[in-house]
Amino acid sequence: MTYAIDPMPDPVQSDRSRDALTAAHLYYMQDLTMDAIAHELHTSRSSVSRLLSHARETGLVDIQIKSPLDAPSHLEQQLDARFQITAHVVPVPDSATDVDRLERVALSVARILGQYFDSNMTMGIAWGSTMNAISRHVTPKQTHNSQIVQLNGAGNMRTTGLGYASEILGRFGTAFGAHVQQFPVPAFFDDPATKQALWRERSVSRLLEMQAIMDIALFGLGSPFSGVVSRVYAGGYLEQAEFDELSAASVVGDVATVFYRADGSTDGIALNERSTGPDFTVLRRTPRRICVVAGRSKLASLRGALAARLITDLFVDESTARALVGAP
Amino acid sequence: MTYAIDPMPDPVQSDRSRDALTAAHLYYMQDLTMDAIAHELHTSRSSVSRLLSHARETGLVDIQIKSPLDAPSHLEQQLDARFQITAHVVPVPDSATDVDRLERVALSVARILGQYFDSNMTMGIAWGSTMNAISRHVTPKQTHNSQIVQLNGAGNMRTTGLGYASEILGRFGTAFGAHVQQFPVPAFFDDPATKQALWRERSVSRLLEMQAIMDIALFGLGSPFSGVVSRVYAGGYLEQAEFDELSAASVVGDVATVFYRADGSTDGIALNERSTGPDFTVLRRTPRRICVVAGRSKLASLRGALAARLITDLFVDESTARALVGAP
DNA sequence: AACTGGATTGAACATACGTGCAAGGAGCCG
DNA sequence: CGGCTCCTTGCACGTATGTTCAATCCAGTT
Repeated sequence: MTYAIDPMPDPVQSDRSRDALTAAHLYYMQDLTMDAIAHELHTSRSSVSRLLSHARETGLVDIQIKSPLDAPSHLEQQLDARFQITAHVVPVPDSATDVDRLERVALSVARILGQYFDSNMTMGIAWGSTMNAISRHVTPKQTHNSQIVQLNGAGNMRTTGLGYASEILGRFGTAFGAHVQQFPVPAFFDDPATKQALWRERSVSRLLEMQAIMDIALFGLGSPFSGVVSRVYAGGYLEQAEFDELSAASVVGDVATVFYRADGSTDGIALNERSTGPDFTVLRRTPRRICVVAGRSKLASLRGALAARLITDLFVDESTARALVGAP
Repeated sequence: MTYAIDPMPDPVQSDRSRDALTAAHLYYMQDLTMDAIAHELHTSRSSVSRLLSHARETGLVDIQIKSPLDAPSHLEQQLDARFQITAHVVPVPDSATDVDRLERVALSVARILGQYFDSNMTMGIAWGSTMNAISRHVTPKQTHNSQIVQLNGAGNMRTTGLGYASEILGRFGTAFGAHVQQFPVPAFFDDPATKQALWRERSVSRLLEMQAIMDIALFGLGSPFSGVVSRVYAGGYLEQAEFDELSAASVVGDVATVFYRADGSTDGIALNERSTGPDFTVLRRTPRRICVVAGRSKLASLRGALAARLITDLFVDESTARALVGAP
C-alpha cells in the first residue's frame, strides 16, 4: 500500500527559514560572528545559534568534504583494486567500541547520502540496526517525484514489524520529501506457497516492480554467527531450527534477509524461498548498491557479500577496512 | 597494528593535508569535538583548530547554502523579472559603510565562485578595487586545463601595472590551479594606431582569441562621476582632459575600461578606441558574465551596464538591489 | 659544530558558542 | 476570562574554539 508523508508546503516557514537563510549567509559566507548577526537580525545571539542549527539540520547549509580526487586514501584505492568498489573509509580509532563504530559510520553515511539521492529516483532500503542508526541522522534534502521502497518485510511471530520498519522508512521519506512504499509482510513466510501466492497479487507485484527499477539500494549486513547478533537473529524472526539450518548450510550473512555463503552463493538455502527480500539476481541490476558495515565482527559476512557482487559502494570503518584488505 | 605509510604520494601535502582531511571528516561528518580529534590524531587541540582552518581555506571543506529553489528572495525574483538576470542579493545592513559593503559582497562572491568555474574553462577577469577584494578571499578549488585571462591592460603613465594586476590574476590562478594569461599593455594607448598595430601581433591576438571564447567573465563596474572614484580615475590612468571628454559624452560607467552611457550605448566615445578592454560586442558573446557591485554610488553605472546587456549574473548588496528595483 | 631565520607546536588566555532554564506569549478548551 | 499546554525567547553558565606567545624544531648556511 502506498504511504504518503504529509506534504506540508510550509506557509509558516517563511519567517523562520528565511531568517535561517540570511543567518547562514552571514555566518558561512561572510564570516560574521553570531553576535553581529544577532544585531543585524534584531534578535539574541542564542536565537541565531538556534537558527544556524536549524539551517544545518534542515539541509539549508550543506557541508561537503572534497577529497582531492587524486588522493583517495590508500585503503580506498586498495579496496577498489581488489573488489572493484567505491569505498568510503570512515576514520574511527581502533579503541572504539562496536557501538561507537556503528554510530560514527552511520553519521557519515547520513551526511553524505544526499549526494547520491536526487529527484526522480527510487531508493530501496532495508531495516535493521545499521539502517536504524543511519535513519536517525539523515540530513534532509528536498527532492521531487522520488520514492523510498522497503526491500523486505519486517513482521515476525510477535509483531507486524510495521512500527519499527516504518519508523526507519519514514525518516528517510521525510528527509527527502519522498513517497514511502512500505512492505507490510513478515520477514519470512511459514510456507513458500503463501509467498508465491502473495507475489502474484497486484499490490505486491507493483512494489516488486519498483524494487526492480530502483536506482539505489541501501543496506547493512546481517551476520548470524558472529559475536554481535544482528536484529534478524535476536528479534524473534528465526526459530532455533531455522538457525541450525543456516548453520548447516554454511551461511555467513544476509542482505535484507536473503542469505548467502562465504563464496557468495545462495543455491539450496531453503530459507531464502520463504524470505521476502529481493533475490540477488534482481538486486544486482540496481545501478548503485550502497552497503554500510561497522565492526570487524561483520568481516566474514562482508567478504561473502563482496563475493556475491552485491556491493558497488561501501561505507566501512577504518579498522574493518584494514582487516578486509589484510588477509585474503 | 600500524601499516606502512603511502610510499609515493605528494610529498608536500601528504602529512598536513591528509591530517586535515581526516580532521575535517571527524569534525564535520561525525561531529566530534576538536578535543576528541586532537586525541585521535595524537596532537594538541590548537593544532586541530589550525588543521580545520587549513582545510577550509584550501577548499578541502566546501560549505554551500542551498536556497530552496522555490524561494529566491523577493528582490532576486524582481531583478530577474525586470532585467532577465540571475541575481544574488548579499545581505548587508543599511548602516554599513561602502567599504564594508564591498568587503562583504566580495567575500560572498569569493566563496561561491567555485560553483561556476570548473575544469576546461576559461575565465576572463578585470582588475580594480572590486576584483582586488574578491581575489583576496577566493576559495581554492582544484581544476585542470583551465585558464584565467586578463580582460584589459593595467599600465599607466607611472607604472606598467603588472604588479597590481598580476597580483590579482595570480590569486585566482593559484586558487584554481589555472594557467594565467596576463595582458602586459597599458590600460589606454595614447594613439589608437598603436592599438591597431599591436592587436595584429600574434601574441596579442592569441590572447584576444582566448577572450573571445571564454566561458565566464568576472568584473566590477567603474563609476567615474560618483562620490567614490574607482581606481581607473584615481590611479593616474586618465588625464583631466580625458575625464572632461567622458563627462561631455555623458558616460556613466565602464566595464574593464570600456565606457558606456546610461542607455548602454558606446558609439562615439573616443576613449574606447584607445582602451584595451574587450569590445562589448565581444563580451556579450560570453555565456556567463558575472558582475559584482557594492554600494549605491554605482547605481547609475549599474543601470547603464544592464541597459548594455553586459550582465547575466549579478552579485549586489541588499540596499543597492532595493534601489535598483525601486525607481525606474 | 654552531648559527640563523622560518615553521610548528602546545599552553594559556580571550572569545565565541551551545544549552538548560525561567519567563513570556499564542493558541485552545473549559 | 482563566487555566492549560506548547512553543519561543533571552539570560547565564559552562564548554568549545580561535589566537597569541614563547619554546622548540628543522633545514640551510657559515
